[in-house]
Amino acid sequence: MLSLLELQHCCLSAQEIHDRLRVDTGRTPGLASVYRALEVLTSLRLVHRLDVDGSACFEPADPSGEHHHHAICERCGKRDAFEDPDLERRIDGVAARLGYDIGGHDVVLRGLCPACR
Amino acid sequence: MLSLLELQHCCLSAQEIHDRLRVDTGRTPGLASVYRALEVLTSLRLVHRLDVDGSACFEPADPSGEHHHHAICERCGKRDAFEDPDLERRIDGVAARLGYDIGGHDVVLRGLCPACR
DNA sequence: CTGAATGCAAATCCTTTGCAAAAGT
DNA sequence: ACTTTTGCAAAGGATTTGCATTCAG
Repeated sequence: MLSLLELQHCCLSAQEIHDRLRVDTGRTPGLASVYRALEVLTSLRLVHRLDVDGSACFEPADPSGEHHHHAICERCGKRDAFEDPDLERRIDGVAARLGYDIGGHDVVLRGLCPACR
Repeated sequence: MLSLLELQHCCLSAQEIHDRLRVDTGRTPGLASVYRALEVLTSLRLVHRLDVDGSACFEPADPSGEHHHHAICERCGKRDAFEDPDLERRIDGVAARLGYDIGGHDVVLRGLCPACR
């Protein structure tokens, strides 16, 4: 039921997911149901939650371990995804050094997107 | 007035800052004033705001450009800071590649701290 | 005396919960 | 008929805002 919605290009807020559901399917689930589903999916690690600017956005978590990070435009709010293997390696190195048993990590870049700069 | 409170070891939530103010100084400013001050300081880039687990925490931004990132324990909530020059370089590289005019970035590692693992 | 800063309470926004109705088995 | 899922509305927590008051110049 949710996997469908998750195939968006990048992370979406609960509100956005709710809106797209209304458009894409005939049904209009309650916002609460969206949150409930997201909570389950997140705890199953099928969906990744990211806190940004006071609210949360969600995106599917690739089971293969493959993942990306985000660049967010401070002017238009655009969110872009990117990935960088070297960056991942550096993060793994730091994680090992800290003595933490790291389960995951997030990287967020903030600035002006190409269109707004 | 706030710089004093900001010399804590790591990022604090508005609530925590408010509480410490009550303890450290005789005065008890309203929570709203704390938020108002943080908003000003943040827009002046003297304070850096980080959204974590649905709420925000703040820490002084070093004018020298020096900065660190965070490792957060999913069990006890402990927040540790770390820095890594190589990681910074990698991030700068990615930023350049994206075409964004990057103003800043955050890295958050999640997992179990040495004491909880 | 005048304008800025502050406290307090009310208002918002996002998210979670309680509970009765609807759906599935 | 029994269990689970869902919607709606109320509850909560974090943050912001309105407004009268206090402070500082």
